[in-house]
Amino acid sequence: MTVSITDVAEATGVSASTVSRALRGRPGVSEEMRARIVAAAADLGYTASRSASSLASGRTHTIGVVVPYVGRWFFGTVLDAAEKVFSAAGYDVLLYNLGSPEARKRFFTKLPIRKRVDAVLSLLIPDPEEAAALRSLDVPLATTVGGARPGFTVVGIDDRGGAESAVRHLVNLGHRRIGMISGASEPLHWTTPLDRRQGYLDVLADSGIEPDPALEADGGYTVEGGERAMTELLALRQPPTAVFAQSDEMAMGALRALRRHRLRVPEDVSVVGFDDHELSEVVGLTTVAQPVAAQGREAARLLLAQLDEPDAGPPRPVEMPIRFILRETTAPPYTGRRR
Amino acid sequence: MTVSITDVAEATGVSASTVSRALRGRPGVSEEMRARIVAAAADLGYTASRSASSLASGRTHTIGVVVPYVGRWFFGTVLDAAEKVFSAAGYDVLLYNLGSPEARKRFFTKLPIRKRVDAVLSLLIPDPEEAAALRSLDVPLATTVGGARPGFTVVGIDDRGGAESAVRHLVNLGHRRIGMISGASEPLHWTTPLDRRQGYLDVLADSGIEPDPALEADGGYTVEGGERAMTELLALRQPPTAVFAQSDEMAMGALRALRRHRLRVPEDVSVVGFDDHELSEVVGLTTVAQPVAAQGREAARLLLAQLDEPDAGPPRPVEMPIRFILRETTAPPYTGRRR
DNA sequence: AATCCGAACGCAAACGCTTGCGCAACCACA
DNA sequence: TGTGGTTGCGCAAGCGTTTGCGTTCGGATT
Repeated sequence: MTVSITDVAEATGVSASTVSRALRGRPGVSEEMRARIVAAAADLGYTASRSASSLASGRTHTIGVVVPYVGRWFFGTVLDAAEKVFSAAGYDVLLYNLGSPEARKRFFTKLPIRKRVDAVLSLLIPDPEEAAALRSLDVPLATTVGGARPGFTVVGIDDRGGAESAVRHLVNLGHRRIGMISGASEPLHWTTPLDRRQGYLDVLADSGIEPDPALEADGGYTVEGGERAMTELLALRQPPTAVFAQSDEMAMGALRALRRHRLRVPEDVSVVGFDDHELSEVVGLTTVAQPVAAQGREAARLLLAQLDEPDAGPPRPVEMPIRFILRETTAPPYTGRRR
Repeated sequence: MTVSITDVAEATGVSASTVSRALRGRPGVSEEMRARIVAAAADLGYTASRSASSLASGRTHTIGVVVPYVGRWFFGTVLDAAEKVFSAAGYDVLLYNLGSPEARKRFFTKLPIRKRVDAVLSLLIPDPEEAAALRSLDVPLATTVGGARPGFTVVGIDDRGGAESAVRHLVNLGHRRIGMISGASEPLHWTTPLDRRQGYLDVLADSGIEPDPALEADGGYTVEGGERAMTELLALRQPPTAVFAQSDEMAMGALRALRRHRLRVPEDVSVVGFDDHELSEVVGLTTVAQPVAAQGREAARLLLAQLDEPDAGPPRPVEMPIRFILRETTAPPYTGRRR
């Protein structure tokens, strides 16, 4: 058997209660005794059993993080940053990867997280029913993705404004026929695609450009989807001279499609993305950057703050800064060839 | 208060023991009674407290996964795949992101994982001391990265062979002056860089090419590092006509450096990577693919197998297939210009 | 009709910690 | 010397499960 609290109690000649208090820095233990206990614990290689301690105290010192796809850059980056904050504060992280509908359903019906976590960071938007399930856990909740639900602390960005700056850039370059590669809101319940689309429409309206539904293609927020969407747009009788992709991944897919069609970027077609993916700089993609890791950190911090001050009330939404990054995939429209 | 096992016991008019047995499918409960209990549990929305159950049973139904950088594509992908296997089997995943030395040290000294997990999947190579700490947990251990330690089930690939196929491809195209962008083994204790380097040297030897130390540059397995390394190589009096990057990320950095130098790929310089990063297809990078997700899945499966059959002994190392993928960044050397 | 047996269930003791409360011992002050 | 207030520690009752063992009971066996 491994060493338990009574072992170090006996080794020090005190009671288990005193050991518990000493090791967790609670008052009621003399400094001298504390030192002896700490030494004995280190000596024996004692670590408190989390199961036992959380059973007794009700606190788990664990944060649940639920993610749609850990493998995707955005979520991986947020998770990375958040985990660092949590573990630095002494919290463990329980990860739930809910990509598939089955996994998701399993999670929300069984709710394996119940009584296992002190707080939850959700990187997916729960539907109303799922949100209720999470709230029933009765722990602080936070999210970093658009489409907040009541009860969630939200850290996000101005998606609409970001989209506006991207599209306005294209307009300023002289483009009038501007396509958009977007993604559906529905399966994920997020509002990001809607907000970014709104930004796109805003700028068109401002600029007196009639929006053309044919110029909107669904890229599903993946590289392949972006490639398909761009291919569709290129098949139009009047293809766009510039494209705003709602994510860098889709933008990269678009770049690939353009290469396949032997079209030059930005000479023949301009492309602007959104997110500032880690590889966007590599391909020289013009985009609007959002501080992904910072959002994860901030959300984690807010969660911890709520744990420290349970009655301080939920923090107000935080909006992180974004910024437009000009790189090499945008230029004025090529007027010499197409009409 | 939330509903506990005694609540459903009372609701059904039986003892807590029977509820426990019924819900976990243990024998000693009539089918009729089991059905009633299950119904009552579902009705009340009962979920067993993991803390209590693992305290009582000693099994945690939790797997610890330790990762150097969750945000990086390789690790994120392995984690993603492994988590799916674990959660499908009813296990939770405790994530430890040990990128920084402090986090790493904190983890291995405090070993917060002790008594909290039934098994550990390590995506980083522990040094001998750390490996001993993990073994002291007395649970099955597995890893998917080169540089195995005794006691670990390992799932990996033939790094040396993979590197050989990449470099041989360059040789076959006619290249004689072949650079390599590698990474240090030391901070991470992994053998991947060493193995891939050996493959590189093997082919050079086979082909009667004298290896030139000046042609090896350190890219630290990051995009920026790859860019720096390529820049170094280009500064040589006699730059290479082709480059083997030990990872796709470094290869992409190299591509970026080449673009900056207004050199065309593959006309002026050929580049081949390793890993088949999700975006490699987008940039048309020739590379050698390894089944990253599959390795995560396989490692997870082996771990679960060991939990089911504790005395079956540790599984033998598994080597997953790799394959060379020809895309658009390699071509015969351009003989017309440089000498 | 006496016996045996297995199935179905309850009892109660863990599991390893936390924490409210009680109780000495000690200090300072009057 | 007595009173009141700290300080430092032990007692013991939980926390919500699991599980070995004991009990009950209906039915099969002689």
